[in-house]
Amino acid sequence: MADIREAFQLIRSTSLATAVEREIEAMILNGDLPVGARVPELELAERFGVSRSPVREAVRALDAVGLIEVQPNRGAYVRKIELSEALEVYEVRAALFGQAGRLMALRGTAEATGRLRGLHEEMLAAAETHHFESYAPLNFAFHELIVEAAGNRTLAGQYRMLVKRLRLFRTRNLMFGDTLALSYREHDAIVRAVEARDAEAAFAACFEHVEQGRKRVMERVKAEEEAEGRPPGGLARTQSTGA
Amino acid sequence: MADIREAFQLIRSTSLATAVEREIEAMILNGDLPVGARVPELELAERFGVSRSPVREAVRALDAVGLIEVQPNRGAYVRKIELSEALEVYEVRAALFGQAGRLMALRGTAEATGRLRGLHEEMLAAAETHHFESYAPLNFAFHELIVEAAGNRTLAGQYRMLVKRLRLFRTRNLMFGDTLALSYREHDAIVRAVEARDAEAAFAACFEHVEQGRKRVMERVKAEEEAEGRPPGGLARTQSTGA
DNA sequence: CGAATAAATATTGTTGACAATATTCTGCCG
DNA sequence: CGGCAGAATATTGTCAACAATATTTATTCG
Repeated sequence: MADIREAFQLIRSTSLATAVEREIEAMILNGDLPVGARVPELELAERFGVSRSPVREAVRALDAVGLIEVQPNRGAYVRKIELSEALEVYEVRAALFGQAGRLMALRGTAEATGRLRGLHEEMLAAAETHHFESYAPLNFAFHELIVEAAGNRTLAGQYRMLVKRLRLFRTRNLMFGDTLALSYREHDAIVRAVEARDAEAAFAACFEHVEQGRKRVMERVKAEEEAEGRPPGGLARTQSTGA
Repeated sequence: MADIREAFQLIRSTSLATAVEREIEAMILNGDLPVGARVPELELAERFGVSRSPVREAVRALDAVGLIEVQPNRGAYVRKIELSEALEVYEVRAALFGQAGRLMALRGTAEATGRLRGLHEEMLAAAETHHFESYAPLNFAFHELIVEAAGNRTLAGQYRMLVKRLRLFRTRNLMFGDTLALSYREHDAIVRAVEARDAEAAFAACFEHVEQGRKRVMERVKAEEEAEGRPPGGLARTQSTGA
């Protein structure tokens, strides 16, 4: 556990604070620092072999990004995303991803559309066999490619930030049942619209794809809550599962 | 100039770093710290009557937000937005504002739509007389109302962040000539769509409104560059005006 | 035995000092 | 006179210590 300090000096091309920020972010996204967990300055500083100052700066930055919440005099905590906020994020993501699709249709290279088609066809087998483990990484690459091909770094940055935040939501958006097949069908509409260079269709298809994802999450959480015997309807406060 | 320290202790409900962050952000948006200017830690610390640590933390946060750029070992600078990035921001803003309009049409209160109509009618006189000074604040309120009425705090936060960033673009998006009348006409489409609770029309109207703004900025900068005798076409590097 | 209070502990907030790096100034040489 | 080298200066990066606040533990009283 002590060689984290070594891996650390390598990253340190910029400043300590930046390296610490990257490291803490990785710990959060890895689940090493679970959602809602306290982020103790001293402990992290010791683990990285630095003083508290860089850690504090990193925490501030992660707070601005929305991955950490600092409570004055009470410490920093890995932010917990409730259902209501997750739904909000989906709404923003839909708009952003829609625009990404639109821009890719408008100005994406032929090579990019080719790669998109290729990825899409790779996913067919996984979708038909409902094999989540092979579908997920391709799915990620599919979305990433569109956001990248849109040629708007600001858009890409915002989109990725939202995706990161979504990982702080308690429900892993695991795809289950026919979800893979549905997702694949939606991708199909996207690929066709982009290939046809139909900007509005691409927008609609991308927007709708995220929107469907939002609805699936909503349905799923509702189902979970009912399974736990809670009365459906109303935004039930999901009780904290602790740190 | 010493009473900035007093106004400071009042804001200090949270932590010093947060207060410093707010203050520096205000200085940037006010133009007190001009675009491209250096952000000297020690000087700011002394002016606020604190040590450098809170300033450093604030700078980190503002870097994450995109208002400041820190160069390792070389200091922090107020970020300069070039034309290309401004256009990117407009594209993201279009998507976000479109979604805001859509959501307001879907779930905005009747009271909110009423206020929107009221604001809109207030703007008529200013638009007809091309009176920018009275149009601008109403215009801001108009946009703000839509973003607020959308009922999505994440969306509102992202949108406002983009608006702030846009202020780091050299060209104040001053409206000139018939711009006010054009803007007013676009607003009209928005108000009608929201009143009709037509989500898709509201989306289109809001999206298009920002898109038109983007085109106006593009045209304007191109005109400026030609006026300065530069060859049109190509993203001419606008030479730094210094700090 | 439980609740309220007070001491003890731990953690965050802030500071000033030192180290490392960049920038500016000065004087020398071509 | 101009450019380069090195010293002097200024600024950022990092740290460890102190202060302030929150949390936990111990204690006393009802």
